[in-house]
Amino acid sequence: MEKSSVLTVLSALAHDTRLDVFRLLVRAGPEGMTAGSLAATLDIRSNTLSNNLVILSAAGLVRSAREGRAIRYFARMEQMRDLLGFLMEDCCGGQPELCQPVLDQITCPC
Amino acid sequence: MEKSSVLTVLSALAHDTRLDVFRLLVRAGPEGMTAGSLAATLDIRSNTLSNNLVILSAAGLVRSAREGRAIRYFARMEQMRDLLGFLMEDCCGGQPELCQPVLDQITCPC
DNA sequence: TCCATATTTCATGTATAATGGAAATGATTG
DNA sequence: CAATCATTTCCATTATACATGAAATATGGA
Repeated sequence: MEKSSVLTVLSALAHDTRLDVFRLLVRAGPEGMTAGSLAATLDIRSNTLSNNLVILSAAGLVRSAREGRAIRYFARMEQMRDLLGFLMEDCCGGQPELCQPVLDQITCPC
Repeated sequence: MEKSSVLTVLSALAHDTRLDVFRLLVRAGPEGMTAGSLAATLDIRSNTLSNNLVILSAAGLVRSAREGRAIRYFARMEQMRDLLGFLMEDCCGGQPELCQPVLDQITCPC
């Protein structure tokens, strides 16, 4: 993962509402949630949520699929996994072999 | 880990220079680096670095120890581990037992 | 004590991001 | 095709974060 992508992902998550949205989608799992139910659950205006969903999408943290009139959002766990990989890499004074086996385990069945 | 702490940590890392500083300290391992060598390595002014070190310290991502005239900084891997734990928790539609064994592996010998 | 070195603190101008009202788009229903 | 619902886009205001110059603090050495 490139550093610029990492910064985009971290900036996207470093926001009160967006962190809530992302975690809600993580909890929702493969079912995801529509923009409307996200807004209702978190009690935020639709346009504010929309702006934040754009930012999460641009960061690759969520994906969306139209479903009739609504649009359903899903967390992209791969992106999270790649972020964790970047943050942990080259750990421990240039001896990645100490951490690599651990990083290899960071996968999620989602 | 509390959500407010998570936001503080993410905000601290979501910054070009601070991400460089943190990763440099991660690579440096237990030896750490002085503020001066960090500034020289990254080619940034001392007061700019200092401001950023304050932010990283407040987020619990680094710790420091005076060493003569210099001050030596170290990455706090525990904080990173806790962050990862928070981001992954309650994964997969409220079935944490799917991810918990994975999270339990996220430890670093640093 | 006086000076040099290392780092931090303060104050400030500027750039960037966040919110929310209003309007626009896209999709379904009658 | 009009009406309605879900969501997004546009825009203006406000708030926040950033880098920097200058000054202050702390340590070690002459």
